[in-house]
Amino acid sequence: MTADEQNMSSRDRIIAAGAVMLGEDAGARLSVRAVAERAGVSTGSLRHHFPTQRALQDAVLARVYDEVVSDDRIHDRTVPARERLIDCLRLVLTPTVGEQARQAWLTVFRTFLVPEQTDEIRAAYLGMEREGQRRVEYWLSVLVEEGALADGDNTRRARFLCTVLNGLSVERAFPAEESILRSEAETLHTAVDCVLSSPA
Amino acid sequence: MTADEQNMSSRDRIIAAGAVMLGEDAGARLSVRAVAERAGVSTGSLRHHFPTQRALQDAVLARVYDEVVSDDRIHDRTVPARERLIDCLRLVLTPTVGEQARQAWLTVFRTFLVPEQTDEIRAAYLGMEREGQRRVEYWLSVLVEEGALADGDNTRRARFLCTVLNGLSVERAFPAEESILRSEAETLHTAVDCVLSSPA
DNA sequence: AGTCACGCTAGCACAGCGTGCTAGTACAGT
DNA sequence: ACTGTACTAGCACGCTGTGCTAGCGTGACT
Repeated sequence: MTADEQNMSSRDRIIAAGAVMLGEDAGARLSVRAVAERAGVSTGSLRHHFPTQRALQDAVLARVYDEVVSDDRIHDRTVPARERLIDCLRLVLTPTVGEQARQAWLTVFRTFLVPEQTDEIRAAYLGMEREGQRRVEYWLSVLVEEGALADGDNTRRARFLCTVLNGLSVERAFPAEESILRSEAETLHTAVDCVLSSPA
Repeated sequence: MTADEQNMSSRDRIIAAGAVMLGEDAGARLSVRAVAERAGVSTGSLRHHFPTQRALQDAVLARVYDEVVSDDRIHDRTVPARERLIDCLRLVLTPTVGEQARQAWLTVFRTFLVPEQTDEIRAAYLGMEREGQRRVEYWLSVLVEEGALADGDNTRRARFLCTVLNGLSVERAFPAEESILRSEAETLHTAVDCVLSSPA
Protein backbone atom coordinates (compact mmCIF):
# COMPACT_ATOMS: atom_id res chain seq x y z
CA MET A 1 0.00 0.00 0.00
CA THR A 2 1.45 3.37 -0.96
CA ALA A 3 1.36 6.47 1.17
CA ASP A 4 -1.36 7.90 -1.03
CA GLU A 5 -3.49 4.88 -0.58
CA GLN A 6 -3.13 5.12 3.17
CA ASN A 7 -4.60 8.59 3.14
CA MET A 8 -7.54 7.64 0.98
CA SER A 9 -10.85 6.45 2.26
CA SER A 10 -11.84 2.90 1.52
CA ARG A 11 -14.27 4.14 -1.05
CA ASP A 12 -11.60 6.07 -2.92
CA ARG A 13 -9.15 3.21 -2.68
CA ILE A 14 -11.73 0.90 -4.20
CA ILE A 15 -12.49 3.21 -7.09
CA ALA A 16 -8.80 3.85 -7.63
CA ALA A 17 -8.06 0.15 -7.64
CA GLY A 18 -10.85 -0.44 -10.13
CA ALA A 19 -9.58 2.35 -12.34
CA VAL A 20 -6.08 0.87 -12.27
CA MET A 21 -7.46 -2.52 -13.20
CA LEU A 22 -9.35 -0.98 -16.10
CA GLY A 23 -6.16 0.73 -17.12
CA GLU A 24 -4.22 -2.51 -17.14
CA ASP A 25 -6.95 -4.38 -18.96
CA ALA A 26 -9.70 -2.33 -20.53
CA GLY A 27 -11.84 -5.43 -20.58
CA ALA A 28 -11.34 -6.22 -16.93
CA ARG A 29 -14.22 -7.83 -15.16
CA LEU A 30 -14.02 -5.76 -12.00
CA SER A 31 -15.26 -8.60 -9.85
CA VAL A 32 -16.12 -7.74 -6.29
CA ARG A 33 -13.42 -9.91 -4.80
CA ALA A 34 -10.69 -8.94 -7.22
CA VAL A 35 -11.23 -5.22 -6.75
CA ALA A 36 -11.55 -5.59 -3.00
CA GLU A 37 -8.29 -7.50 -2.79
CA ARG A 38 -6.57 -5.04 -5.06
CA ALA A 39 -7.77 -2.18 -2.91
CA GLY A 40 -6.70 -3.96 0.27
CA VAL A 41 -10.27 -4.04 1.49
CA SER A 42 -12.68 -6.77 2.45
CA THR A 43 -15.54 -7.70 0.18
CA GLY A 44 -17.95 -6.73 2.93
CA SER A 45 -16.49 -3.27 3.11
CA LEU A 46 -16.64 -2.91 -0.63
CA ARG A 47 -20.23 -4.02 -0.68
CA HIS A 48 -21.05 -1.48 1.95
CA HIS A 49 -20.01 1.30 -0.41
CA PHE A 50 -21.19 -0.44 -3.56
CA PRO A 51 -24.16 -2.68 -2.81
CA THR A 52 -24.14 -4.23 -6.24
CA GLN A 53 -21.45 -4.98 -8.73
CA ARG A 54 -23.16 -2.65 -11.15
CA ALA A 55 -22.76 0.22 -8.71
CA LEU A 56 -19.08 -0.58 -8.47
CA GLN A 57 -18.55 -0.70 -12.20
CA ASP A 58 -20.46 2.52 -12.76
CA ALA A 59 -18.49 4.34 -10.12
CA VAL A 60 -15.17 3.24 -11.54
CA LEU A 61 -16.22 3.99 -15.10
CA ALA A 62 -17.48 7.42 -14.13
CA ARG A 63 -14.16 8.11 -12.46
CA VAL A 64 -12.31 7.11 -15.59
CA TYR A 65 -14.46 9.28 -17.81
CA ASP A 66 -14.28 12.23 -15.49
CA GLU A 67 -10.59 12.53 -16.20
CA VAL A 68 -11.32 13.41 -19.78
CA VAL A 69 -12.54 16.58 -21.48
CA SER A 70 -13.98 20.07 -21.71
CA ASP A 71 -15.82 21.83 -24.51
CA ASP A 72 -13.40 24.56 -25.55
CA ARG A 73 -11.02 21.80 -26.40
CA ILE A 74 -12.04 22.24 -30.02
CA HIS A 75 -10.03 25.49 -30.15
CA ASP A 76 -6.86 24.08 -28.68
CA ARG A 77 -4.68 23.96 -31.78
CA THR A 78 -1.79 22.39 -29.93
CA VAL A 79 -3.45 19.02 -30.37
CA PRO A 80 -4.40 17.49 -33.73
CA ALA A 81 -7.85 18.30 -35.09
CA ARG A 82 -8.71 14.66 -35.09
CA GLU A 83 -8.14 14.27 -31.35
CA ARG A 84 -9.99 17.46 -30.60
CA LEU A 85 -13.07 16.40 -32.51
CA ILE A 86 -13.02 12.99 -30.90
CA ASP A 87 -12.76 14.53 -27.45
CA CYS A 88 -15.67 16.83 -28.12
CA LEU A 89 -17.82 14.02 -29.41
CA ARG A 90 -16.93 12.05 -26.33
CA LEU A 91 -18.10 15.03 -24.35
CA VAL A 92 -21.60 14.36 -25.60
CA LEU A 93 -21.41 10.82 -24.39
CA THR A 94 -19.76 11.57 -21.07
CA PRO A 95 -22.91 12.26 -19.02
CA THR A 96 -24.23 8.85 -19.88
CA VAL A 97 -22.25 6.01 -18.50
CA GLY A 98 -23.37 2.68 -17.09
CA GLU A 99 -26.53 2.89 -15.03
CA GLN A 100 -26.91 6.55 -15.93
CA ALA A 101 -27.02 5.67 -19.58
CA ARG A 102 -29.75 3.18 -18.89
CA GLN A 103 -31.76 5.68 -16.88
CA ALA A 104 -31.25 8.35 -19.51
CA TRP A 105 -32.52 6.15 -22.29
CA LEU A 106 -35.42 4.99 -20.17
CA THR A 107 -36.39 8.60 -19.67
CA VAL A 108 -36.02 9.38 -23.34
CA PHE A 109 -38.12 6.40 -24.30
CA ARG A 110 -40.83 7.07 -21.78
CA THR A 111 -40.93 10.67 -22.87
CA PHE A 112 -40.81 10.37 -26.62
CA LEU A 113 -41.57 6.82 -27.59
CA VAL A 114 -44.18 5.41 -25.23
CA PRO A 115 -46.87 8.09 -25.56
CA GLU A 116 -48.61 8.43 -28.87
CA GLN A 117 -46.83 10.76 -31.20
CA THR A 118 -48.28 14.23 -30.90
CA ASP A 119 -46.91 17.29 -32.61
CA GLU A 120 -45.78 18.56 -29.25
CA ILE A 121 -43.67 15.52 -28.54
CA ARG A 122 -42.34 15.51 -32.04
CA ALA A 123 -41.27 19.12 -31.74
CA ALA A 124 -39.63 18.57 -28.37
CA TYR A 125 -37.60 15.65 -29.59
CA LEU A 126 -36.61 17.34 -32.80
CA GLY A 127 -35.45 20.33 -30.80
CA MET A 128 -33.13 18.19 -28.73
CA GLU A 129 -31.75 16.41 -31.71
CA ARG A 130 -31.24 19.66 -33.58
CA GLU A 131 -29.33 21.10 -30.67
CA GLY A 132 -27.04 18.12 -30.55
CA GLN A 133 -26.41 18.28 -34.24
CA ARG A 134 -25.86 22.03 -34.03
CA ARG A 135 -23.03 21.50 -31.61
CA VAL A 136 -21.38 18.95 -33.83
CA GLU A 137 -21.78 21.21 -36.83
CA TYR A 138 -20.16 24.00 -34.87
CA TRP A 139 -17.16 21.88 -34.07
CA LEU A 140 -16.86 20.92 -37.70
CA SER A 141 -17.10 24.55 -38.78
CA VAL A 142 -14.23 25.43 -36.47
CA LEU A 143 -12.10 22.76 -38.08
CA VAL A 144 -13.06 23.95 -41.55
CA GLU A 145 -12.16 27.49 -40.62
CA GLU A 146 -8.67 26.55 -39.58
CA GLY A 147 -8.24 24.38 -42.64
CA ALA A 148 -8.14 21.06 -40.84
CA LEU A 149 -11.26 19.94 -42.65
CA ALA A 150 -12.12 20.45 -46.30
CA ASP A 151 -15.08 22.70 -46.99
CA GLY A 152 -18.14 20.58 -47.56
CA ASP A 153 -21.56 19.55 -46.41
CA ASN A 154 -21.15 19.87 -42.65
CA THR A 155 -24.81 19.18 -42.08
CA ARG A 156 -24.48 15.79 -43.62
CA ARG A 157 -21.23 15.13 -41.82
CA ALA A 158 -22.76 16.13 -38.51
CA ARG A 159 -25.77 13.93 -39.11
CA PHE A 160 -23.46 11.02 -39.75
CA LEU A 161 -21.52 11.67 -36.59
CA CYS A 162 -24.72 12.08 -34.58
CA THR A 163 -25.93 8.76 -35.84
CA VAL A 164 -22.71 7.17 -34.69
CA LEU A 165 -23.09 8.91 -31.34
CA ASN A 166 -26.63 7.59 -31.10
CA GLY A 167 -25.38 4.11 -31.74
CA LEU A 168 -22.64 4.43 -29.17
CA SER A 169 -25.04 5.90 -26.68
CA VAL A 170 -27.45 3.04 -27.09
CA GLU A 171 -24.65 0.57 -26.72
CA ARG A 172 -23.64 2.26 -23.51
CA ALA A 173 -27.10 1.78 -22.10
CA PHE A 174 -27.17 -1.85 -22.98
CA PRO A 175 -24.74 -4.36 -21.57
CA ALA A 176 -21.33 -4.18 -23.17
CA GLU A 177 -19.39 -7.17 -24.42
CA GLU A 178 -16.09 -6.07 -23.01
CA SER A 179 -14.97 -2.66 -22.04
CA ILE A 180 -16.81 -0.13 -24.13
CA LEU A 181 -13.76 2.03 -23.72
CA ARG A 182 -11.78 0.24 -26.36
CA SER A 183 -14.40 -0.52 -28.97
CA GLU A 184 -16.01 2.84 -28.49
CA ALA A 185 -12.72 4.59 -29.07
CA GLU A 186 -12.10 2.57 -32.20
CA THR A 187 -15.52 3.30 -33.61
CA LEU A 188 -15.21 6.97 -32.81
CA HIS A 189 -11.81 7.12 -34.50
CA THR A 190 -13.15 5.38 -37.55
CA ALA A 191 -16.07 7.77 -37.83
CA VAL A 192 -13.96 10.86 -37.33
CA ASP A 193 -11.31 9.71 -39.78
CA CYS A 194 -14.07 9.06 -42.24
CA VAL A 195 -15.37 12.60 -41.89
CA LEU A 196 -11.98 14.26 -41.85
CA SER A 197 -10.88 12.52 -45.02
CA SER A 198 -14.16 13.04 -46.85
CA PRO A 199 -13.74 14.83 -50.18
CA ALA A 200 -17.07 16.65 -50.04
CA MET B 1 -40.48 -35.50 -23.61
CA THR B 2 -42.63 -35.31 -26.73
CA ALA B 3 -42.54 -37.76 -29.61
CA ASP B 4 -40.64 -35.24 -31.68
CA GLU B 5 -38.04 -34.82 -29.04
CA GLN B 6 -37.55 -38.55 -28.85
CA ASN B 7 -36.68 -38.67 -32.53
CA MET B 8 -34.20 -35.83 -32.33
CA SER B 9 -30.54 -36.21 -31.62
CA SER B 10 -29.22 -34.82 -28.39
CA ARG B 11 -27.72 -31.94 -30.26
CA ASP B 12 -31.00 -30.98 -31.85
CA ARG B 13 -32.86 -31.41 -28.61
CA ILE B 14 -30.41 -29.09 -26.92
CA ILE B 15 -30.73 -26.41 -29.56
CA ALA B 16 -34.49 -26.80 -29.63
CA ALA B 17 -34.67 -26.52 -25.86
CA GLY B 18 -32.53 -23.39 -25.97
CA ALA B 19 -34.71 -21.89 -28.69
CA VAL B 20 -37.83 -22.61 -26.66
CA MET B 21 -36.29 -21.01 -23.62
CA LEU B 22 -35.43 -17.95 -25.66
CA GLY B 23 -38.97 -17.92 -26.99
CA GLU B 24 -40.46 -18.00 -23.51
CA ASP B 25 -38.10 -15.38 -22.20
CA ALA B 26 -36.04 -13.38 -24.64
CA GLY B 27 -33.74 -12.56 -21.74
CA ALA B 28 -33.09 -16.17 -20.85
CA ARG B 29 -29.60 -16.96 -19.80
CA LEU B 30 -29.17 -20.32 -21.54
CA SER B 31 -26.94 -21.64 -18.80
CA VAL B 32 -25.38 -25.01 -19.44
CA ARG B 33 -27.21 -26.73 -16.62
CA ALA B 34 -30.59 -25.17 -17.31
CA VAL B 35 -30.58 -26.00 -21.01
CA ALA B 36 -29.31 -29.50 -20.37
CA GLU B 37 -32.07 -30.17 -17.88
CA ARG B 38 -34.65 -28.70 -20.21
CA ALA B 39 -33.43 -30.87 -23.05
CA GLY B 40 -33.40 -33.94 -20.83
CA VAL B 41 -29.66 -34.30 -21.30
CA SER B 42 -26.71 -34.33 -18.97
CA THR B 43 -24.35 -31.40 -18.78
CA GLY B 44 -21.54 -33.62 -19.95
CA SER B 45 -23.44 -34.55 -23.04
CA LEU B 46 -24.25 -30.96 -23.74
CA ARG B 47 -20.64 -30.00 -23.32
CA HIS B 48 -19.62 -32.65 -25.76
CA HIS B 49 -21.63 -30.95 -28.47
CA PHE B 50 -20.99 -27.44 -27.23
CA PRO B 51 -17.60 -27.25 -25.50
CA THR B 52 -18.24 -23.75 -24.22
CA GLN B 53 -21.32 -21.89 -23.20
CA ARG B 54 -20.55 -19.40 -25.90
CA ALA B 55 -20.79 -22.15 -28.48
CA LEU B 56 -24.17 -23.12 -27.09
CA GLN B 57 -25.57 -19.61 -27.16
CA ASP B 58 -24.26 -18.94 -30.62
CA ALA B 59 -25.72 -22.17 -31.94
CA VAL B 60 -29.14 -21.44 -30.51
CA LEU B 61 -29.11 -17.85 -31.68
CA ALA B 62 -27.91 -18.82 -35.12
CA ARG B 63 -30.86 -21.21 -35.28
CA VAL B 64 -33.23 -18.42 -34.31
CA TYR B 65 -31.66 -15.88 -36.65
CA ASP B 66 -31.54 -18.24 -39.58
CA GLU B 67 -35.29 -18.03 -39.72
CA VAL B 68 -35.08 -14.34 -40.56
CA VAL B 69 -32.35 -12.84 -42.70
CA SER B 70 -31.14 -14.01 -46.08
CA ASP B 71 -27.51 -13.72 -47.04
CA ASP B 72 -27.97 -14.33 -50.75
CA ARG B 73 -27.59 -10.73 -51.74
CA ILE B 74 -23.96 -10.46 -50.74
CA HIS B 75 -22.93 -13.05 -53.34
CA ASP B 76 -24.58 -11.37 -56.32
CA ARG B 77 -21.51 -10.08 -58.13
CA THR B 78 -23.54 -8.43 -60.85
CA VAL B 79 -23.93 -5.42 -58.60
CA PRO B 80 -21.07 -3.39 -57.09
CA ALA B 81 -19.76 -4.53 -53.71
CA ARG B 82 -20.71 -1.20 -52.21
CA GLU B 83 -24.35 -1.56 -53.16
CA ARG B 84 -24.46 -5.15 -52.02
CA LEU B 85 -23.09 -4.35 -48.59
CA ILE B 86 -25.49 -1.45 -48.25
CA ASP B 87 -28.38 -3.69 -49.26
CA CYS B 88 -27.41 -6.30 -46.70
CA LEU B 89 -27.08 -3.72 -43.99
CA ARG B 90 -30.43 -2.31 -44.99
CA LEU B 91 -31.77 -5.80 -44.68
CA VAL B 92 -31.09 -5.60 -40.98
CA LEU B 93 -33.02 -2.37 -40.77
CA THR B 94 -35.84 -3.41 -43.03
CA PRO B 95 -38.08 -5.00 -40.40
CA THR B 96 -38.10 -1.72 -38.54
CA VAL B 97 -39.67 1.20 -40.29
CA GLY B 98 -41.92 3.93 -38.94
CA GLU B 99 -44.43 2.67 -36.40
CA GLN B 100 -42.89 -0.78 -36.55
CA ALA B 101 -39.55 0.66 -35.55
CA ARG B 102 -41.16 2.32 -32.58
CA GLN B 103 -42.84 -0.89 -31.52
CA ALA B 104 -39.64 -2.86 -32.02
CA TRP B 105 -37.61 -0.55 -29.85
CA LEU B 106 -40.31 -0.51 -27.23
CA THR B 107 -40.07 -4.27 -27.07
CA VAL B 108 -36.31 -4.22 -26.90
CA PHE B 109 -36.35 -1.64 -24.15
CA ARG B 110 -38.98 -3.40 -22.15
CA THR B 111 -37.07 -6.64 -22.46
CA PHE B 112 -33.53 -5.54 -21.81
CA LEU B 113 -33.56 -2.10 -20.26
CA VAL B 114 -36.59 -1.77 -18.00
CA PRO B 115 -35.97 -4.82 -15.82
CA GLU B 116 -33.00 -4.58 -13.55
CA GLN B 117 -29.83 -5.73 -15.20
CA THR B 118 -29.24 -9.35 -14.37
CA ASP B 119 -26.55 -11.55 -15.82
CA GLU B 120 -29.29 -13.35 -17.66
CA ILE B 121 -30.47 -10.26 -19.47
CA ARG B 122 -26.92 -9.18 -20.12
CA ALA B 123 -26.03 -12.48 -21.66
CA ALA B 124 -29.16 -12.59 -23.77
CA TYR B 125 -28.57 -9.14 -25.20
CA LEU B 126 -24.90 -9.79 -25.81
CA GLY B 127 -25.77 -12.95 -27.65
CA MET B 128 -28.09 -11.10 -29.98
CA GLU B 129 -25.58 -8.39 -30.60
CA ARG B 130 -22.84 -10.92 -31.21
CA GLU B 131 -24.94 -12.75 -33.73
CA GLY B 132 -25.74 -9.54 -35.58
CA GLN B 133 -22.11 -8.61 -35.69
CA ARG B 134 -21.19 -12.09 -36.84
CA ARG B 135 -23.44 -11.64 -39.85
CA VAL B 136 -21.90 -8.31 -40.76
CA GLU B 137 -18.44 -9.83 -40.38
CA TYR B 138 -19.46 -12.59 -42.72
CA TRP B 139 -20.57 -10.13 -45.37
CA LEU B 140 -17.28 -8.31 -45.03
CA SER B 141 -15.34 -11.55 -45.33
CA VAL B 142 -17.13 -12.30 -48.59
CA LEU B 143 -16.08 -8.93 -49.96
CA VAL B 144 -12.52 -9.48 -48.80
CA GLU B 145 -12.44 -12.85 -50.50
CA GLU B 146 -13.45 -11.41 -53.83
CA GLY B 147 -11.00 -8.57 -53.46
CA ALA B 148 -13.55 -5.80 -53.15
CA LEU B 149 -12.31 -5.02 -49.68
CA ALA B 150 -8.74 -4.88 -48.43
CA ASP B 151 -7.77 -7.50 -45.90
CA GLY B 152 -8.02 -6.00 -42.44
CA ASP B 153 -9.68 -6.06 -39.04
CA ASN B 154 -13.16 -7.11 -40.00
CA THR B 155 -14.22 -7.38 -36.38
CA ARG B 156 -13.53 -3.75 -35.87
CA ARG B 157 -15.16 -2.82 -39.16
CA ALA B 158 -18.24 -4.82 -38.28
CA ARG B 159 -18.48 -3.23 -34.88
CA PHE B 160 -18.36 0.16 -36.51
CA LEU B 161 -21.09 -0.73 -38.97
CA CYS B 162 -23.23 -2.24 -36.22
CA THR B 163 -22.94 0.94 -34.24
CA VAL B 164 -24.09 2.92 -37.26
CA LEU B 165 -26.96 0.50 -37.71
CA ASN B 166 -27.90 0.94 -34.08
CA GLY B 167 -27.93 4.69 -34.55
CA LEU B 168 -30.02 4.50 -37.70
CA SER B 169 -32.40 2.09 -36.06
CA VAL B 170 -32.94 4.42 -33.13
CA GLU B 171 -33.48 7.36 -35.42
CA ARG B 172 -36.08 5.40 -37.31
CA ALA B 173 -38.03 4.91 -34.14
CA PHE B 174 -38.02 8.54 -33.14
CA PRO B 175 -39.72 11.34 -35.04
CA ALA B 176 -37.73 12.37 -38.08
CA GLU B 177 -36.96 15.88 -39.21
CA GLU B 178 -37.79 15.36 -42.84
CA SER B 179 -37.48 12.41 -45.10
CA ILE B 180 -35.43 9.99 -43.13
CA LEU B 181 -34.85 7.97 -46.25
CA ARG B 182 -32.44 10.44 -47.78
CA SER B 183 -30.35 11.14 -44.72
CA GLU B 184 -30.34 7.48 -43.83
CA ALA B 185 -29.08 6.57 -47.27
CA GLU B 186 -26.40 9.23 -47.01
CA THR B 187 -25.25 8.02 -43.63
CA LEU B 188 -25.22 4.43 -44.75
CA HIS B 189 -23.23 5.33 -47.84
CA THR B 190 -20.79 7.32 -45.77
CA ALA B 191 -20.27 4.47 -43.36
CA VAL B 192 -19.86 1.87 -46.07
CA ASP B 193 -17.50 4.04 -48.09
CA CYS B 194 -15.54 4.60 -44.94
CA VAL B 195 -15.15 0.88 -44.43
CA LEU B 196 -14.51 0.02 -48.07
CA SER B 197 -11.78 2.61 -48.37
CA SER B 198 -10.18 1.81 -45.04
CA PRO B 199 -6.46 1.09 -45.37
CA ALA B 200 -6.35 -1.55 -42.63
C1' DA C 1 -19.06 8.46 32.73
C1' DG C 2 -22.18 5.59 30.58
C1' DT C 3 -24.44 3.91 26.67
C1' DC C 4 -26.54 4.18 22.59
C1' DA C 5 -26.51 4.58 17.66
C1' DC C 6 -24.34 4.46 13.46
C1' DG C 7 -20.74 4.27 9.78
C1' DC C 8 -17.63 1.17 8.51
C1' DT C 9 -15.01 -3.20 8.19
C1' DA C 10 -14.25 -8.09 8.09
C1' DG C 11 -15.36 -12.43 6.67
C1' DC C 12 -18.22 -16.46 6.25
C1' DA C 13 -22.18 -19.07 3.71
C1' DC C 14 -24.95 -19.95 -0.08
C1' DA C 15 -26.37 -20.90 -4.62
C1' DG C 16 -25.12 -20.50 -9.05
C1' DC C 17 -21.96 -20.43 -12.85
C1' DG C 18 -18.45 -22.37 -16.74
C1' DT C 19 -15.39 -25.75 -17.33
C1' DG C 20 -12.03 -29.87 -16.87
C1' DC C 21 -12.06 -34.43 -16.06
C1' DT C 22 -12.95 -39.44 -15.76
C1' DA C 23 -15.77 -43.45 -16.25
C1' DG C 24 -19.14 -45.88 -18.64
C1' DT C 25 -22.06 -47.05 -22.84
C1' DA C 26 -23.31 -48.05 -27.67
C1' DC C 27 -22.08 -48.88 -32.05
C1' DA C 28 -19.19 -48.87 -36.25
C1' DG C 29 -15.15 -50.90 -38.84
C1' DT C 30 -11.69 -54.35 -39.03
C1' DA D 1 -14.03 -60.89 -31.14
C1' DC D 2 -11.23 -56.59 -30.85
C1' DT D 3 -10.75 -51.85 -31.20
C1' DG D 4 -11.64 -47.18 -31.85
C1' DT D 5 -14.82 -43.56 -31.90
C1' DA D 6 -18.99 -40.95 -30.73
C1' DC D 7 -21.64 -40.09 -27.16
C1' DT D 8 -23.51 -39.76 -22.37
C1' DA D 9 -23.40 -39.16 -17.42
C1' DG D 10 -21.89 -36.92 -13.56
C1' DC D 11 -18.56 -35.25 -10.24
C1' DA D 12 -15.01 -31.56 -8.70
C1' DC D 13 -12.79 -27.21 -8.87
C1' DG D 14 -12.58 -22.48 -8.67
C1' DC D 15 -14.91 -18.63 -9.63
C1' DT D 16 -18.94 -15.37 -9.33
C1' DG D 17 -22.59 -11.92 -6.90
C1' DT D 18 -24.94 -11.47 -2.90
C1' DG D 19 -26.99 -11.96 2.01
C1' DC D 20 -25.74 -12.20 6.49
C1' DT D 21 -23.76 -11.64 11.16
C1' DA D 22 -20.21 -10.01 14.23
C1' DG D 23 -17.00 -6.74 15.62
C1' DC D 24 -14.76 -2.16 15.54
C1' DG D 25 -14.32 2.79 16.26
C1' DT D 26 -16.34 7.42 16.98
C1' DG D 27 -19.47 10.93 18.20
C1' DA D 28 -23.83 12.42 20.43
C1' DC D 29 -27.03 12.36 24.05
C1' DT D 30 -28.48 11.31 28.96
